[in-house]
Amino acid sequence: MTPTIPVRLSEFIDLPEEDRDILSRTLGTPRRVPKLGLIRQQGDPVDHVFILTEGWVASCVDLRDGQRQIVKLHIQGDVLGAPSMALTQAAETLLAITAATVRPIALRDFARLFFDAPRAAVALFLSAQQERVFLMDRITTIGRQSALRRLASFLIHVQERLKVAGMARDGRIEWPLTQQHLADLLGLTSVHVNRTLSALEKQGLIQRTGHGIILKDVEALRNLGGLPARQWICEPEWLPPSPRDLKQA
Amino acid sequence: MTPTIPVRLSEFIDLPEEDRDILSRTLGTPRRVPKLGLIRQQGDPVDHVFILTEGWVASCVDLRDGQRQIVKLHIQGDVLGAPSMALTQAAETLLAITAATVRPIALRDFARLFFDAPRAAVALFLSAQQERVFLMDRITTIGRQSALRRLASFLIHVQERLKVAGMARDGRIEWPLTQQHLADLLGLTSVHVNRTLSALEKQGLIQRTGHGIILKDVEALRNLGGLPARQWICEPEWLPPSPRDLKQA
DNA sequence: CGACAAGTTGAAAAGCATCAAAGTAGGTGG
DNA sequence: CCACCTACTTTGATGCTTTTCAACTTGTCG
Repeated sequence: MTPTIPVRLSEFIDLPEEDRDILSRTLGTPRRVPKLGLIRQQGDPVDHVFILTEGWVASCVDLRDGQRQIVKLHIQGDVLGAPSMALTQAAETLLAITAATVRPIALRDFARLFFDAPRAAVALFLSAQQERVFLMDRITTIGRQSALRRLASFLIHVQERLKVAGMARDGRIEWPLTQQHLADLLGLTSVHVNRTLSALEKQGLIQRTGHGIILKDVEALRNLGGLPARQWICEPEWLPPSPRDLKQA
Repeated sequence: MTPTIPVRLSEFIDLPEEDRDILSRTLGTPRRVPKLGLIRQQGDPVDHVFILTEGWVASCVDLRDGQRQIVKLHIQGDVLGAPSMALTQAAETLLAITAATVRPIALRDFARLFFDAPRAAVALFLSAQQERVFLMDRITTIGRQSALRRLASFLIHVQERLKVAGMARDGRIEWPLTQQHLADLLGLTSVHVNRTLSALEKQGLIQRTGHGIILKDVEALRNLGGLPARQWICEPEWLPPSPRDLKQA
């Protein structure tokens, strides 16, 4: 039986059973983190990365003057803390927005994947590149767009990621983010996020419910955001075929 | 003789001679690009990444309304275009700011590195994580800091990267960037960049020369930027030792 | 020398931040 | 079950940073 991998890595390429085995053996015991708990703080030594198996987590960069920017919002299946692998001290604070569960991976085990499970290594590499695209798109919206457009871009982005993770149907998004979180994600103040959400709602593009948002007009939101739609690769032909595929052929 | 690798990959770990050989064989023939030439455009098919061996290149994301954000400034030794490996269409336009030389790597050859040269693969992975940290820091400054602080952060960043590439002595930076480039990098207008540079100069933090900038007070600029100094790893102990090291021991 | 790109400066307007206060919901203990 | 507390949302008034528009200056290269 193929073990279930909590990492959303088969998004790009299918992994041979052997790689899945190796990958699942690198996973440490699950660690539960309460709401608002810190998984790791900026400046901490880096000896693990984490797989998020449950809950929502924010990667934050804190400035010396006390301001905070959320650089990435993580959901189920994401790899947490990888950027800091290149550093001696963690670059980001991993803050649990909801109660969450993570499975640590010791860096020593992580590194071994590159020697023992090259296909998994490719998948991890591609996942890192995908994260770079997310960051690039975020820089673009924060640097060059109005609050209204930033919010539209972000809502579209979250909706698409939740869809991939199997956590969203149609345009309905259930989420735990406060308007302060949105502000920290988009480089705004919570007051202005509030006014901007109201504006989007008055224009009929979204509808706010108790703890969620319904995207009433996804196309209009996408146009407002102005970013090109990103189409991710799947089993690219530049990758040598998986052993599994060879058997079938 | 160890072939010279134009990739700045030994920044984190030393590569065995075998990996260097394999790596250098993946490099295609150098391609010269004139100033303002496009190496690859947003939306193009993705079948290569590039190593920048000479000149300065900007990775740009273009919005539907014609606005442009430069998400990364590349110098000698950088890998260009890797984020788009996860996409069917390139996410970024690679724009030569100066005349430049790149060496293409076919994705098929690039992928083989993960099977034939795992240590090189680790180095590439770490380089991608470093790029993520750069992007995260940029998001933070654009999202949460004034024009003055953004500029300070960026000057510090460029100076440090040039130092690693062996292209800067003391605080003197020779660069080809126009104020419009700076504006597109920092999410500002060229007019405001101009005023902000003047302000930095009046405060004695920088001095503008013909085609360069002298950082008169690096510490003050760093404090103004407010980002923690990033210390990159070197031969991390979580990585199995290189064959070369084993021989010495 | 002339043309075109880049840098500089001023004035006015826009967008967002800031400050302050009131309203709402969810959770806890008595 | 209610009262209270706390955290979050909402709204208004004001001010500041940055943009926008426009003109002018400087520098560069044929």
